[in-house]
Amino acid sequence: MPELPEVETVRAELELHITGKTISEIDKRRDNIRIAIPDLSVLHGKKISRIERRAKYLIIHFAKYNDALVIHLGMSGKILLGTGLARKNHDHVIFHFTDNSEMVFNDARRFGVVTLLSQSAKLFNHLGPEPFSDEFNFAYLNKSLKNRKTPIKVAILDQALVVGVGNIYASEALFRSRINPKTPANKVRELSGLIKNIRAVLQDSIDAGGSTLRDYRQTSGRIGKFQHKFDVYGKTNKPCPRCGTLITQITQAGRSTFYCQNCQKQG
DNA sequence: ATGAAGGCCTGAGGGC
DNA sequence: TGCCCTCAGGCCTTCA
Repeated sequence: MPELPEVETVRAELELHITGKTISEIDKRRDNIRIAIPDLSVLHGKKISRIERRAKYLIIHFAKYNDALVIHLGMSGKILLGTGLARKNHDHVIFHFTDNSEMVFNDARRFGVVTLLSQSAKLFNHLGPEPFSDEFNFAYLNKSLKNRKTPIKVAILDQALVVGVGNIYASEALFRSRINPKTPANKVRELSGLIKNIRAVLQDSIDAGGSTLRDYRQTSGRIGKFQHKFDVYGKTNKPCPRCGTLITQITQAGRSTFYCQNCQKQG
């Protein structure tokens, strides 16, 4: 599931493998995924200079060119690099480079986005601070949650509050913080601890390399290892690693939440 | 302003 | 084997 750690891993891989490459041609095989894919032919002949991540978006910048390519992996999006790759089902956009290699955007469920930065204001305007930024601090969180009665789990999934935290890491961060996910956001006391644990769980996952990018030279695929370190996510009726109580699964805002009823009692 | 709910979309997995 | 149903979830839109 591409949350911040996976997107950051992909960013690092792209930086390593496609920086300096020049796009020769873009083969758009579908006009619509989550939103319409615009005409990308303006990028023909442009040389990739830098790969940035903002929230769960990848932003590919070009030398001597103001616009940039924006990619969001949604739920099932993958970026594949290689040369002479066989076309697969759900290959939606193929970026050909002048060295004959290619970058493929593949997304079975089409929740992803491929667009230009110049057309992305709507996607970026409402985004909150990056979790690792100084801006994401106690004063900010305290103020932002002061009047919010929505459950804390739902609040930290809101990209306007803080970006990059998806369903998996929301449950994991609350477990580490011993906070009950049902606690109204304005009743949570340990906000400093929550900030610390959101950062820690994201960093631990980045360190484990949750990767959705496959290097064509490693056909086995480079797979992240953090899924083996989940404390509560997907652990319904398995013992809590802290106290042994069986993990509970509930639904909040239409999404699964996993927590320990015994040791996540704090608000 | 807040927040609950619906919708997009395919593949995996369970039940029969 | 195969059909049908449910679930997975990022995030936008709609509605209360």
